[in-house]
Amino acid sequence: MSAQQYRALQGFRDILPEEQPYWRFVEQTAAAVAELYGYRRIETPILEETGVFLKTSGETSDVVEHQMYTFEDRPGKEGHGQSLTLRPEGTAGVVRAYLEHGMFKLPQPVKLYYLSEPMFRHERPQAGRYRQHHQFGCEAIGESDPAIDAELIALLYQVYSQLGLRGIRVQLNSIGDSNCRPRYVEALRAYYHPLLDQCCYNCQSRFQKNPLRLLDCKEPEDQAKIAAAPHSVDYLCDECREHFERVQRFLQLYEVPFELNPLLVRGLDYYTRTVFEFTSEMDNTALNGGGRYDGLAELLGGPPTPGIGFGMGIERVILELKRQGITPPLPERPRAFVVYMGKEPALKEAAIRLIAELRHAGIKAEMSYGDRSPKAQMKQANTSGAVYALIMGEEELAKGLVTVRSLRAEGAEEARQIAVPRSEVLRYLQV
RNA sequence: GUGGCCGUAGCUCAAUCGGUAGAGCUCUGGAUUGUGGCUCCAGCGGUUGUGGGUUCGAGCCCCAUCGGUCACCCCA
Repeated sequence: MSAQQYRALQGFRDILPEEQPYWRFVEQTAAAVAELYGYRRIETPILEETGVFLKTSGETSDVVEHQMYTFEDRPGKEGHGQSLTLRPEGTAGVVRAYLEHGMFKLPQPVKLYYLSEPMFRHERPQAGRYRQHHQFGCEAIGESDPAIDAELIALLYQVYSQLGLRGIRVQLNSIGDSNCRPRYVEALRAYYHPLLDQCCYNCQSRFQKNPLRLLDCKEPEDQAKIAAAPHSVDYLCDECREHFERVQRFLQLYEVPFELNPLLVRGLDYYTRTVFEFTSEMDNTALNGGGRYDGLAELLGGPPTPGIGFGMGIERVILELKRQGITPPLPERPRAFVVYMGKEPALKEAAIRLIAELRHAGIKAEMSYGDRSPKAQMKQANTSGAVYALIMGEEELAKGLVTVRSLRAEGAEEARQIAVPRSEVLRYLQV
């Protein structure tokens, strides 16, 4: 009777050592570009009070309605636990932290980024979609200048460029603000009202709950209706229109190629004005999404505070890197592999003393364990990718030498190895 | 939540009309006793995802279930 063999949960996965170069590549590139643009790193808890997401994303959003990992905490003194949620997105938590720590007293805007932060959504997994995924994100809080909108999009574009990705489409739209959006929503409703009984089931409920999402419908029979539907950009108030025009102007200065997509709306309720999404040319899954959220801080109980941000899916970017055949820098290989030839304890001790010295000097070194045969140790030295095998045997030990054998060199057998005085080994490897 | 395809060794896969499970890679050891890569040999490793059913007999057929994968929905 054997114990149950456990597996990772559905939609959750291990990121194994072989995958790590991709992760380091994306993380280092993203962090470097974010710092270049003046963003500073922040980390917020994975767990928040449910209200943080409920109030901001919107009760009728898909994320809140179907996808949140929500549970009751252990009971406190009052006998019941509060409702907690594993964060499904990054913005709400960062804005909560901004308010909680009084960052509105700092020079505005406060520019923050987070890196490889896990997010949780209970969905059916598929390519580039997991129940736990990781995001790189930036938030610029406290400033409504369209220069910030352009900067943020330019930052993203630079990250993709530096990763070597090609064929990234930048889609842009403006969905207005609390002044003009109601007018647009009314126009959209008026347009859809007579068509409603020909619409799909989902659209009927969108009409009631979240009319903007009518434009998101993928049903073939509704596409003609969408094509003729009014566009939010045609209903912007003067302030929003000017904001949007300046975002586009500044993006040109940043030399970011973009396309306007009047049908681009986003799944979370907190967005205002600028919304954007970057997609791969190969398919239309979003690599990142974001937008302005000028009303979000108030929803979290803070003062009116403008803000804009994005979240980028690391898994999706890595998927795209692989599709485009881009390989990340490989990790450093060992410089030396210490081989001990013989069973005498003194030999092994001398080998450990040598490898300790190498490592203390910052030289990446490996050895084999379990007192394998010399041949087996040499095989492992070769497999390890080490540049040199440092061979210690009774003879070397007696003479105070180490045989340094090059594992990479071509050419004559005699030229491949050389006896180096024990005291010189470190200097020899550092050259 | 809905649908398609798929589950055989750690990995990639094979097994004729149902006939009682095999290969490559990896790993470990060896090929005259202190030297890797190439080659050769050997070994380790599977109650064929799980549970039922049909059958003399099931990896193969049927049902259920779990999981993987892809797509829809939605999104990063």
